[in-house]
Amino acid sequence: MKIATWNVNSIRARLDRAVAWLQRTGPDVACLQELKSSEEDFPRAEIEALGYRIQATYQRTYNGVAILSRHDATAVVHSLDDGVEDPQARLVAATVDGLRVVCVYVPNGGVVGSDKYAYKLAWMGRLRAWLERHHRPDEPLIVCGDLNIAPEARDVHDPALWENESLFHVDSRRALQDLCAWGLQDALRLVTQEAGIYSWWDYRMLGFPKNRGLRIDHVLVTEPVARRVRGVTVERNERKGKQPSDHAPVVLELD
DNA sequence: ATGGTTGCTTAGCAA
Repeated sequence: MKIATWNVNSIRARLDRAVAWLQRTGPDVACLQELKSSEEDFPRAEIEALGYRIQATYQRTYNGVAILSRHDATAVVHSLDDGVEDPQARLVAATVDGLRVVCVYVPNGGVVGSDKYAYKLAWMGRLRAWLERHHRPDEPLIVCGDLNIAPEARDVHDPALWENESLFHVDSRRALQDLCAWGLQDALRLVTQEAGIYSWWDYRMLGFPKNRGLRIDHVLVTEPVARRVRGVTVERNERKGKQPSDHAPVVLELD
């Protein structure tokens, strides 16, 4: 079973590449972030034609996340469900083939110390509280998506340059550690200890050609899923060519 | 530190 996550940076701008990617990689479940599309403008027919069902939460211009699945998705939820007034579409969850899949787009955080940064840290806390309310770490569950946090120095091309940025700041990293402390493991680290594996490269400053990347897209798994992990791949080649997203897909293979 | 690129929406914001 293949479960993939990819920040597409606009589903309409990326439709041709997304269709080719779905056909080539063929995930059973694909979690997409940054759809940047209203429900009316979402290319539903093109994706359904490939054999995928679509569960999504939409927002015009910003955010938006989807779970595409070859099989039925049940118990679909579209928000953190905590009474906080929050119009940002950043979470969709569904159960597919007995696996609870939580697709998230964690806030970027802007500048450390800003209102956006406070929102990012609060959102991470809300996500952990949501897991505590609705799930247990002994369930087969994965949280995947654009977490907008690099866990460790080996996940950042130049850690000193990034330690004061929201993607690698100590408080972001602590928030990710707190989330994982609920009972989630970084699937990639179950299969490799290699440094320099990145999933995002800034469009600016020749970020990709110079390999100035960060690993901020993750698949986090509970113990019952960890036991089934066969492999985790970052599809770096998807960052190449014409009109790429600034993120590469991450693909989890389960027994 | 600055400047650099892409996408959405229409000059400026978000990433």
